[in-house]
Amino acid sequence: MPELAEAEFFRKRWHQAALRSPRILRIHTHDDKKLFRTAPAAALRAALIHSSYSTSAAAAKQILFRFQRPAIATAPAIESWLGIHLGMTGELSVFEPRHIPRKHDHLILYTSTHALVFSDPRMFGRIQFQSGSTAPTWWTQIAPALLSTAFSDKVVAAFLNRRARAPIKAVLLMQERFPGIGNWMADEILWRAAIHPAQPAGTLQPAEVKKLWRECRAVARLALNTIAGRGDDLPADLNIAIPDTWLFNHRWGKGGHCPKTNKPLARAEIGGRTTCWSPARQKLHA
DNA sequence: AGACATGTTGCTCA
DNA sequence: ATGAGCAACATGTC
Repeated sequence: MPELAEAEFFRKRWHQAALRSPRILRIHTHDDKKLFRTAPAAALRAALIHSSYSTSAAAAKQILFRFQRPAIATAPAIESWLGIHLGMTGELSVFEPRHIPRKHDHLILYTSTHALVFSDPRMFGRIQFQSGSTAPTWWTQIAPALLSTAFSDKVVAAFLNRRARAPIKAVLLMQERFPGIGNWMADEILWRAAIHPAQPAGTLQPAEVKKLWRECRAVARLALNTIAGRGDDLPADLNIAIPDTWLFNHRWGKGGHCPKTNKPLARAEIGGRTTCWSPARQKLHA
């Protein structure tokens, strides 16, 4: 499920509930599962219990939740950084405080009013955890956001030149330069930019590079507003508000039609991932 | 039954 | 050394 905007959607969902009652009263973890490979569950529990939620943020496909616990007679103050990557099937949800852990509920933070649940059947997700006042590197080392000024057309052009022989679709999936772009966003961007997904990155014309850069930002902005909502608003469900004028609603099954040309869409594996494009408007060139 | 899945990583080979 | 391609990860659904 989760790319840039879905990560923000899920962050908001936990955030709204955690604001209601910030204090963590009880914690459930699936200690031995793969998700905790980089964050020992016992240490996480010890630091988070009786901590209170403070703030959160999403960047790329990574979500950060911060907690703090003031000093008491028997223990010093502690600041905690909880990072969640949703992998392919991860989800953050909110249930009533008596929620009973289900098979794939790997981390549950219980407050007086809610159960904050991280579930992930395929376990391609990841839980990161660090205590202390300095931000962890798994958070600070995320590439500059698509909507930041550091993500410039020049930076994109230089990156495309280094990856000159790879299909542009594969290049868009590289998180080191396109943080948060996943399979459907990459297809959406290429479709809007009218660039064939198999076009080698180094063969894009300067005008195409600029278009691609613009559409990266446009799709990021639209996806965030539509999927994660504006301001305090949080859509009731993931992806319900996506209009049929996007490729998104037509790309999944076979037999879809391009909402711009009304011609049939094509599907093939490009860059190791199932790719959907509109042959009528995305053509390979020398 | 078999194909397929909105992601990342670690390995091979050029 | 750097870049490209691909299997592997673990489970559910169509």
